[in-house]
Amino acid sequence: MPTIKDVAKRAGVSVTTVSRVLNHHPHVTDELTERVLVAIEDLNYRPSRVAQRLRASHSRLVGVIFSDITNPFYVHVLRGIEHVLSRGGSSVLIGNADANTDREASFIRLMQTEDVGGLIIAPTREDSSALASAIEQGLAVAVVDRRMHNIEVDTVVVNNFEGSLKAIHHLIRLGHTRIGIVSGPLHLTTGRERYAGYLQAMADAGLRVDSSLACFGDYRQSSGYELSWQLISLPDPPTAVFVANNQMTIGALNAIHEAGRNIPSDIAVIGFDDLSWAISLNPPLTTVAQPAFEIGVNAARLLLERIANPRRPTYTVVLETELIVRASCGSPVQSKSS
Amino acid sequence: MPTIKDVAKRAGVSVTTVSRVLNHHPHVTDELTERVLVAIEDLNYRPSRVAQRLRASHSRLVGVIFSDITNPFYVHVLRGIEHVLSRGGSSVLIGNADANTDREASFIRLMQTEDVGGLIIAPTREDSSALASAIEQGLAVAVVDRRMHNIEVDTVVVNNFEGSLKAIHHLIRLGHTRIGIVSGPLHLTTGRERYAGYLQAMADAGLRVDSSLACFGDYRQSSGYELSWQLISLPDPPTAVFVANNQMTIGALNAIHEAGRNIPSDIAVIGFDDLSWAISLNPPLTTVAQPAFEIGVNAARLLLERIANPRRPTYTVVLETELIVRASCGSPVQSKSS
DNA sequence: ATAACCGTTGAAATCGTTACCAGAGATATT
DNA sequence: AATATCTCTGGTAACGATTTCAACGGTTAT
Repeated sequence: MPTIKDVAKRAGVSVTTVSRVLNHHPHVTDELTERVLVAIEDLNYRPSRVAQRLRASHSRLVGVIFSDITNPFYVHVLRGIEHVLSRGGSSVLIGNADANTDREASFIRLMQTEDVGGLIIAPTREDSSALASAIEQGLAVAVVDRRMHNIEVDTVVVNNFEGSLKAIHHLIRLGHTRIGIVSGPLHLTTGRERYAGYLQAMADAGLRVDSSLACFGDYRQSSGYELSWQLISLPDPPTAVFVANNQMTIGALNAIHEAGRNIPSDIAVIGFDDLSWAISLNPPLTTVAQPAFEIGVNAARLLLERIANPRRPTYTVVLETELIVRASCGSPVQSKSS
Repeated sequence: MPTIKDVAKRAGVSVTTVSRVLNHHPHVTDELTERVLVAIEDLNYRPSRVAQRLRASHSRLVGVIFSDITNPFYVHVLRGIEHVLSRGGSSVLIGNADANTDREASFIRLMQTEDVGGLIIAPTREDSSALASAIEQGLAVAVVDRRMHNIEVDTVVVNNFEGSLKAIHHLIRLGHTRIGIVSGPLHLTTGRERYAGYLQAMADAGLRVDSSLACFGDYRQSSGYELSWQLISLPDPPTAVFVANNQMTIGALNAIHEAGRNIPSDIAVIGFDDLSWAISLNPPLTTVAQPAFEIGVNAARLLLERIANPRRPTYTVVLETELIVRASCGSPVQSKSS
């Protein structure tokens, strides 16, 4: 591949001049600019981003670390990130932590050695020391999906509490009183907030929460499956269940079908996170949708701002969820218990 | 961040020696090795991959370009790739071409300026000149999912023809004779091969193919939706439909439910690509599954081999599909037409 | 005793850029 | 007319690593 030297030689100028036209510096005559441009075209030259990254102050590379790239929610966040970043000419280096804190730490490390200009991360825990020290060392970071504990950092989340509240209120409005929840883990803010929304909504309606109806998974499909089986096997099973993320919802649906229960007449189902195929289910799934793409867009913007101005105070952007009513909760039903 | 110089100073050796222990070179005494290791530990030093990439022959970075990262199939391929690559200490730079050839070309360009050691790509067209010239320039490339035309390159695909054949044979065995297909575009090898399997299976059974039952989409959800509406609106609609990829299957399901048709009694559905939620559908979806993870694993291995030995002849790995029979095609039905 | 060789180390060149500094003209200011 | 300022250009030193080359001391072979 041709280098800046080759271009300089062909244009009959110094490498400095080539670098100047490349970076749109002032004080270079039209004639030389033209000659350089022609040489660049002739040689089909593009500057090496590796060399630029080593020398220049900007990096034009951002790292993205997700706990599970298999989750379509994160893929849409990624698209939002990429949408903003590609306009700025940045590339995206991706890491899949697989919900493993050690892997996450080693990816953070990797991102630093790759000299990323910034990092967008959905952390596996809310007190990651690896992340804290990276920020301490001056790495620009934006956190998505989950909040951190004791770490000041730009953050983009949704109003999980409100979303959960909307879901349960919807169920209650339809007449349900025995409402189960397949919650996320309580060590994550999303898990706690969504669970809190459930409790609040029940309390608002003066409904007692039966502790056997609340179970806690790890956001994976398999735990949604197992916990749902557990719920529907109860002597007095819930008439409705709220599942706190998309993957667990898949598992829940699987269990319910396997048990031969009908949705929504035997049990109503409402999920968190919308999915492209939620509308193709039978019956179509009622969900609390998160604006995944916008989460990505906002995170990328926040990150760009912080890179431009590292001393800026930190922001937390909270986006709203949307209750999408389809058919999986049915029409208003009669309460079965007293 | 500390550099190799800081380590050298602290260990009281030259940077050359530090570099030697970093790269496990022979001929460095245990004592110096130990001193360097201690200094590295003390400073918490990690070599800059950017500097390494600029100077060294190896890059430890591979690019991955997909036409649609939103498609879970590609995400699983990506996981397979990452599984192999992370063991080799390589990072993954990702690009989402969005089925756009221009975007694809500019990503290929980007990968070259980022000095990737190799590229894994699911091309948008089978005669990409951008890809051809990149290979010409010595870039190590592995193609996945689709075959290239007139370009010798390592390739990993599945036996699409056979997979399609199995799907249609299954339908025929169940008694169907009016079988529709929502095919992919014929300008892609996957589209052509899967369509050819359909034609062959029909011919094998001595069935006439009604041209109004074959329609051609672009692998996106929306075209699956529209074309399926078209099929079921026919005066004499098919009793079974084969949908040639996962996203179009989502659209098809949506259309069929919207039309109030029952699966499988009104219309049997069989899809291509398995999905984590296929089992959670009602009824669970019968599909032709591709070994997505293994496709990624094989592509990464092929790429690593080629990087190690650029003059090696090109390989094409063809993996087999698996027919996963669930309930969306029902039990054997009586043929409705003569 | 001298030559040849081996193991061990460091100095310096290099990768492809950008940034700093200096210098040459041209123009403006005193 | 002398000086200051401004525009334009190029030489050269970084950035942080690897690689080549030479040198040094110690063994071994002749």
